[in-house]
Amino acid sequence: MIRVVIADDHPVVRAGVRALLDAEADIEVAGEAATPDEAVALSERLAPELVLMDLQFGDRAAGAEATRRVRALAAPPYVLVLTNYDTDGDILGAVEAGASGYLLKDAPPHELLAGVRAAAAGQSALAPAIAGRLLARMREPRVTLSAREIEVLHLVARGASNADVAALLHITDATVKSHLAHVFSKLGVTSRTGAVSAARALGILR
Amino acid sequence: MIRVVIADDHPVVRAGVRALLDAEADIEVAGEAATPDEAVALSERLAPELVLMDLQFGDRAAGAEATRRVRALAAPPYVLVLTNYDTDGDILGAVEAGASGYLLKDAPPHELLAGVRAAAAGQSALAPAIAGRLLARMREPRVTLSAREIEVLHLVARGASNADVAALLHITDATVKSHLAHVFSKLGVTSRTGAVSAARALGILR
DNA sequence: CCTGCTCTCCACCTTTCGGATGATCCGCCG
DNA sequence: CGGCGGATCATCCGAAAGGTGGAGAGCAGG
Repeated sequence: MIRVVIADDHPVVRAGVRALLDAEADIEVAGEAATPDEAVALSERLAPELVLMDLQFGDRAAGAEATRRVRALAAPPYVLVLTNYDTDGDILGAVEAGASGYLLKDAPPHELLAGVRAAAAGQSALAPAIAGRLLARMREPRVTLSAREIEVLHLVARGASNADVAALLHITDATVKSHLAHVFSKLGVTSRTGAVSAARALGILR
Repeated sequence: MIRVVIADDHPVVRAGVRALLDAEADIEVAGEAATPDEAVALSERLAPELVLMDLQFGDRAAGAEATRRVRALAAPPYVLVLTNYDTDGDILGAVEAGASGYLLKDAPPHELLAGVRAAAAGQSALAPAIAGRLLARMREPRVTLSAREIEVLHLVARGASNADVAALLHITDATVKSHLAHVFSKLGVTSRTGAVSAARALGILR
């Protein structure tokens, strides 16, 4: 029997996952969490084999952090990320946080069930759509921005000037310009708005 | 007995809504549609009282168009929009397309059920969060950009420089700056990236 | 009619940004 | 260890963007 905790802020989604899992003889839904904190608490108390974790809670991406905390428990359950969309960066973030797999909510039920069983067995469970995307990434000369560069770009996308960014990050504007120059070079653009647009298209920003 | 068709591309969401509705004595799920076309076809064939319609299918917002087509049927069922997020513009688009209400997927189940019953009775069903947002819109002196201003802003959002925009629209860059200056003033920002960000938040751009 | 409003267009001046170059410090890896 | 990449900063300069002001066209309303 695979005991599962569902962590998602959407009641509708929780009900859906529960309905799908309850229909299986070898899977039992041990509990539901509507917030990241609840997810961690439930995981500790119920000690399930697996946590199905959404990445977006409310409008924030707190799922990765919750995944990290769940995996840091004394008896860490496997974590299977179940989310709406695949903004490239999120996938890596989730895997880095200790997720065993990454499924999309628009996946057919049999994929979801296969993913749950694979993850509970300690195997990796990547949705075909995700796996394909990761491969496509590997193949192409990948555009990788450093954490700091993305941080700067995020603020720029919100409309911050170089001086604003410098103040917020406690660095000089010269450094901000340096970071942006690198970003421009990597993305093949020449302006901040162009960089934001390109980053959005690549899934680096949302 | 309220007969309902569920239109959503996520199997998990369909299962969730079905589970919630099946538990009610006075509501029956007549069918499920995974695509906009399917939703229209099912609505015509099954003639339900109500269609629960998602706005996003795949990565496109085809729900509004589907709503329009459903409402154009010979015996048009009411349409209740059930979506993830509330990008201001979408709400108006959906209502304009003939939706009777607008619910969020993170709404508690009782709100969903109340919405279904209200919509099936021909009443308006707006989630409190949505209603509040609409009211806030009414109250505030609404930000309206002229067609030309939006045109300029669109190009800017794609990363175009003032000179690029000027060339594309066959005007001088001085004029582009003037349009942007008006946009800045209306949106209360001081930079082009800020304007793009603000416009996106207001649903003017996507 | 003509006042007032919006939209569109433009010129001039100031500030900011982007591009180039170079430098220091640090951690990682072969 | 020596090299490499990331993060930090500096300076200089030309090119863009932003701020201010104004002019003409079209239209609603008194």
